[in-house]
Amino acid sequence: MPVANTEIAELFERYATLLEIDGANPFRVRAYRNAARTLENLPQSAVSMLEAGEDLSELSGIGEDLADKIGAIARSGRFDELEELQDDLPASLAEIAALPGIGPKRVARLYEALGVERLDELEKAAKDERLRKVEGFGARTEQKILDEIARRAGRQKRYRLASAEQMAAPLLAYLRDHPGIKEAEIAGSYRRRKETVGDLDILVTAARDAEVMEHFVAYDDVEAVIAKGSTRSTIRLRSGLEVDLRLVPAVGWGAALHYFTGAKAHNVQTRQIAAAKHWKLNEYGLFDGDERIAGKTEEEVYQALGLAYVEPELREDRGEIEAARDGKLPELVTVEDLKGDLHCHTRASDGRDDLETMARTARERGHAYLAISDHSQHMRLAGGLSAKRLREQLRAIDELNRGFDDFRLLKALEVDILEDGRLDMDPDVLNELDLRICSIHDALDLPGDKQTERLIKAMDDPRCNVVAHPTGRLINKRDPYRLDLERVMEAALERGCFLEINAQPQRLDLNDRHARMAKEMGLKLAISTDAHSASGLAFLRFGIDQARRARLEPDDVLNTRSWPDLQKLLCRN
DNA sequence: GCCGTTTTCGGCCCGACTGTTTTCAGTCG
Repeated sequence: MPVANTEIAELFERYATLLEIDGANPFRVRAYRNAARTLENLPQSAVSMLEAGEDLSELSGIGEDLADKIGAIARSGRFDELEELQDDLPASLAEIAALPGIGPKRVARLYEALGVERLDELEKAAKDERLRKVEGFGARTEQKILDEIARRAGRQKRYRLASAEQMAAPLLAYLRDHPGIKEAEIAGSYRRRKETVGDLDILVTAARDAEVMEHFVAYDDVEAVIAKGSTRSTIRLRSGLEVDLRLVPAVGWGAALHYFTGAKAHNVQTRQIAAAKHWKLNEYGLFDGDERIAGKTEEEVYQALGLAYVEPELREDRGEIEAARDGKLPELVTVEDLKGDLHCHTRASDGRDDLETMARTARERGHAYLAISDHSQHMRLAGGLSAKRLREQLRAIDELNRGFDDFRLLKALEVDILEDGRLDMDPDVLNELDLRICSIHDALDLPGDKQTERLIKAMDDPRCNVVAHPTGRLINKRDPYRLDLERVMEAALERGCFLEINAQPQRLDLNDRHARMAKEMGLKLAISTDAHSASGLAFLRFGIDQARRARLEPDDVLNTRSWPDLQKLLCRN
């Protein structure tokens, strides 16, 4: 497998951290970080761009030098400069720099003064009260470091969006409940609907004498108050999730919302536009000298800068600023655009509810159709259907459909793609279905070329319509299969197959970057819940979140269509 | 190290909070 963009980004990121500890020019450090981010957000692989003869130095933040370095890494899989630097500075210093409150300067000082290279050595030095003897460190910092190391031992770094939502919603309601608080919104990556969030940034406006910060830190799910000031406080919830609250003036509400929604790189861009007009944009507003010329609403800020309003999901510095300037922003798909759901399970395999409950719930949710796609027999643990049991289900679906005039259950199956790429069901039975969802559930660790061939072979079968959860990743739990997704997408496009954005909160597969790659290739996607219960049908909106981040418009999504239109699209002959 | 209707050299976003200081450096977002 070629070197992935994320691997190169990781190398640059590590290099940047060590450079920083080494005391290098901070702008040089930033250049590596910027390049890492550009690579991570790139819809196609840098290596394939190089092979196609494209000039990487045309990418933003990548100049001649870094383009050469990417080329060298692509060829050798190694980053020589990083290895050289690691001869002087142990790579493990980066872990110490990752502790909150510890930055490159303090890491360097600890390394020089105490020879501390690793976290366990740092912990020992803190316990021996040797840290407090180092200039710039005191007893409190020593204790903070010990607490942090202890806490770190059993904690995930980032929270899945849906998990964060479960903690955020009641907290937001608690804040809005306070009579002195006028407006309260969650900004940050949560508002951008990123698949995972590291912490929550909440903004509020309030009456002058409202004791907002007291109310905030008194929330009963607070485990620790990390900071408490008059305009900003930070707490840690019992789950470990940290929450920042900022009290902002109402007159600058829009500017604050914009500033704290980010992403950082998007903000830098907008601030540069302001600077070019000799204005200043900060979290309090857009200023011409001392005069505030915008800031009450986000719309006002964008408009003053000569930009169309950019939806939060797009604010990642992935070309949205240019699009906003040129009036070329996409009309993002919304959950209301979806006419139905193309992937779910019932009690017949590993779902919890029966056909009728699933149908009734989907119809109540406003769906015009719901594809019933239980597992095929290869998925023994999930109670996969044999041809016989599937045919029984098809009869039951016909029976139920007779009772609806504004809704339809679609006959489908989540067919296992066997290790050799064949579909796990008799072709004659597959032909009786409205559509076939195909997916991989075993032999996840095949080499990348084998896994890619397997998927393409499955799509060679004219019965294959949609490849479900195409990369198999589980957020924070399981990496994607080794797979050449670009080849898979090309093959899907050639064959009239489609891929899925699986809306299960732990899957979100395809992710935002891959979905955007599909869009740019002209490949349409299904957004499906893969619900295993009637309540799971509500997950569609998490799929929509990622689709919007990928710039998908209604036309890019299969299930924005009525069933007759969708049926035409699915027909492969 | 990148980048240019501010510049091919000299900039590169900036304000709040903390802890260790006693006027500020370091860190963070």
